[in-house]
Amino acid sequence: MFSVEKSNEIKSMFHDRGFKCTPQRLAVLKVLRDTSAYLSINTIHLKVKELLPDTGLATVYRSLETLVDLNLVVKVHLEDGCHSYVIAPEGHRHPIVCTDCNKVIEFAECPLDDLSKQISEDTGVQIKTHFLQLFGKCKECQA
Amino acid sequence: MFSVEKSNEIKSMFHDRGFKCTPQRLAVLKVLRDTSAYLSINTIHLKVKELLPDTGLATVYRSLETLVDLNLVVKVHLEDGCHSYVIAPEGHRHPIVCTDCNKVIEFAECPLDDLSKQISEDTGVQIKTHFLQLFGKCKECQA
DNA sequence: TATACAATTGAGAAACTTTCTCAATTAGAG
DNA sequence: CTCTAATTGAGAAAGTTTCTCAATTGTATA
Repeated sequence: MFSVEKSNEIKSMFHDRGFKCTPQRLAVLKVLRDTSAYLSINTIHLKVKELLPDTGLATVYRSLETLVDLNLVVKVHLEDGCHSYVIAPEGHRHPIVCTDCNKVIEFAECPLDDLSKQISEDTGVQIKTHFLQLFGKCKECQA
Repeated sequence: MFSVEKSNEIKSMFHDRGFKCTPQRLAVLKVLRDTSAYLSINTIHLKVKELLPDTGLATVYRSLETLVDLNLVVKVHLEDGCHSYVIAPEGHRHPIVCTDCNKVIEFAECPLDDLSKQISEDTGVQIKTHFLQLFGKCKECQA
């Protein structure tokens, strides 16, 4: 078996929600944890098959759905496409995506928490959530 | 012919880029201008066919691509899906999407212009663009 | 540790979305 | 009005996501 430690923390997160802790789900999680870049479904599938060769594509879709549901993974949009996934940041953060290498750098300050109330007052809209991504070129790719 | 005035302004925008000013493209533009909500391709196709019944789906895709290219229309992401379109806001604005009716309310202040420099210094990433959408419940849908 | 059950899986079919191809049409320049 | 290249409609093709179902497997309980 590949080396995703079935930490009790992860196990509990599954079990608390009635999900089973399967090798396929752990493999998908491991792949995303090991890269911290935005990965497409197909890339994830390829990398998962290196760990568990028989894993089907449908299972990757289903595992990602489960992991998103558990807030372990975030479904994101790239500028030119859709439906990539990245390991969920801790707390409320937003990603900076390198447009060259797809790597993700997080930044912690969220300017919207303060602004939301102001906007709610101005527009009358009850702001519930927001979606924010920055795009740029990371240090390495600038060289 | 339906009532999209072929304003010289619009005509020029097409011609300046070597695009033809076709009824289909104007119809797609009109549909988006008349709703100012996020519309899926299929909804756009249906509404365009009310104006030009023979319009094919592929033409809607191609027209939208052209309109996005001209910055007349913006391709956006909804929380649960992808690839909807909305008329482009003037200047640098961000949308607030009503999660009940999909209507778009814009807000003008962009908190990121100031923050971008700060983040660039902190992280070393050259910030180029950003993508921001707010989600909430509009006045009408709160009632 | 063994058993039973419900959740999960793999595989392929099906549904859905987007792009491509090509002959026919059409906008716009002259 | 004529000519030409861009555009269109239709359907095929490619690509993405979901569904179905029999077989398997994780885990609660004994």
